Amino acid sequence: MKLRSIQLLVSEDGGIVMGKGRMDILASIEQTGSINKTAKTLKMSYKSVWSKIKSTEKNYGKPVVVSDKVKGTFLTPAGKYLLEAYRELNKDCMTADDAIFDRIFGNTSR
Amino acid sequence: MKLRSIQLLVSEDGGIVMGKGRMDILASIEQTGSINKTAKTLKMSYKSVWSKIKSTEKNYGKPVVVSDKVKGTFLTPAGKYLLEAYRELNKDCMTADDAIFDRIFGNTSR
DNA sequence: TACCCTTATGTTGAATTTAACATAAGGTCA
DNA sequence: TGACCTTATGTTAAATTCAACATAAGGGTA
Repeated sequence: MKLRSIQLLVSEDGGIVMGKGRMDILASIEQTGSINKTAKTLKMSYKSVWSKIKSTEKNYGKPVVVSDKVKGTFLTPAGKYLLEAYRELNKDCMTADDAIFDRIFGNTSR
Repeated sequence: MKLRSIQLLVSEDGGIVMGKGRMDILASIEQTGSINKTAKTLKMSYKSVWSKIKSTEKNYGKPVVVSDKVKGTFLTPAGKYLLEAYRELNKDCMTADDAIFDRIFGNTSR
């Protein structure tokens, strides 16, 4: 038995702002500068990647990417901040939760 | 923006053993001594409650309830342990994760 | 010009999950 | 006996999520 811990940043009405999947998307956009390449890298359709970004922007209240048909897509300062902040949140929560799990369920095997 | 943190106990192959919903089910069975009353209390169908219990038992590897058509349904020692252990895990993870969220996202409003 | 890159959406279909309905069987109680 | 409680499953329908397909438009490049 193991722990699966999930952290979602949500708006007041519950709309998802960030989760692990969207973190991967923003991280890939930061690296590739393209929604298209991101979709291929993550083996998702262009549309699903695009839709998740739009959903994040709607729930966050401001754009996280800026797009250009020629240059591609890049993170806005708000997008970079959100990515970095969530990365830290996710990492710290995983560490904390894993420690709690080990304490309570005494993980001898592994 | 707020944090939604989810903790799932899963088996090695990913089958859910415990989550918040199943915690509520086991807690209600402990109080009511009945799957039927639990279903009504939680506004779920009898079958969905029963199915989740069976799923938990399959993934956990041992029964968490013992049923009698007359007396009703009660938690086994393993079931009580699982409920108590998850309660503590859930509570501690929520506390820890909320603190991490507040530190990173500086929750001034609330 | 023709092909390929990019973003941007609509639409439709498929798959998966969830809920509802139906039925059966054992036992209690009036 | 009949109505009602309980557990226990199968089946079917609905709902919701996710993937696929189609199309459009701007621009670069050979």
